[in-house]
Amino acid sequence: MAINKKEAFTDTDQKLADLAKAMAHPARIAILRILAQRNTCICGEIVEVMPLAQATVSQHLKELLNANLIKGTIDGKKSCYCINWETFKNFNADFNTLFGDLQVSAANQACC
Amino acid sequence: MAINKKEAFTDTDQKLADLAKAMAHPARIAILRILAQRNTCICGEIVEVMPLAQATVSQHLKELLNANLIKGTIDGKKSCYCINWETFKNFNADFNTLFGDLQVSAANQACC
DNA sequence: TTTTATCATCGTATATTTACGATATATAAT
DNA sequence: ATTATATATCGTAAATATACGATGATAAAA
Repeated sequence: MAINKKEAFTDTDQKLADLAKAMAHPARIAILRILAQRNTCICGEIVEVMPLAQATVSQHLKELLNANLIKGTIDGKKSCYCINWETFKNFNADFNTLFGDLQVSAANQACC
Repeated sequence: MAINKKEAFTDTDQKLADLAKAMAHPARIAILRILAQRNTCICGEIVEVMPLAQATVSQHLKELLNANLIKGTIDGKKSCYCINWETFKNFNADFNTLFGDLQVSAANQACC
C-alpha cells in the first residue's frame, strides 16, 4: 500500500497541489512573509528569526526553492533569498481559475 | 527529533499552512475542482470519478471537511458534499494580505 | 426481514516529512 | 596559513500522510 498515485491526476492538479504542499508548513509561510514584507533580497538573518535549528531552516528554504516560490543566490559568505513573484502570480491565476470565477454565485447557493 | 514545532509560529501562519496542507494533494484538488465546477451538492458520484479506492477517497473528503474547505451532509443512503465558499473567501483574503499587496512592486524589484 | 448499496472507520504497510546534530564547504578575517 | 563565520548537506529518528482491504453502520429495496 501507499503506492504513489499522484501521477494519476492531471498536470494542473499536480502543479497546484505541489505549490500548496510547499506552503503547507508554518515555517515556510513565515519565511515567505518575511521575504514578502521586505520585498528585497535577504542575506542571512532568516535563521535568527526562526524558532528552528539552522539545518531545518535550510531544508525549508530548499523546499521553497524547489517549488520556485523563492529565488536564491550566493553572495560571498552569505546566501540571499527573495520571493519569486512570477510563481505567485501563476498560482493566483490557477487558483482563481479553479475557484474564483464561481465565488460570485456563492450567495445563491442552496445546499448542505 | 521530529518534535512538533508548529505551535511556535503565529496563529495566522498556522492557519494558512493548514489550509495549504489540506490542498496539498492532487486528489483533494480534483475533488474541489469537481465540486466548484458544479457549484452544488454532489451526492455520491465522486468515488467513481477518482482513480483511488473508496476508503482513500473517504479519507481525503474527511481532511477537506476538517479544514472546512467543504461542507457535508448525509442524505439517506448517500453523502452530499459541496464547497464551503466562506473558507475560500477567507483564504483568498489572508493569502492576498500576505503577498498580494506587494505584487505590484514586483516589476521594479532588483535582486537575485 | 433479508438483501443490497453507499459510505465511514479501523487496522496496517509503506512512503514522506520534519527536525536536529554532525560534518562538509566556502568565503572572510586575522 | 589559520581561524572564524555562514550555510548546505548527510545521516537518522520520530511523526505524519497515503493507500487499501476488511469491516461496520445505516438506509433503501426486495
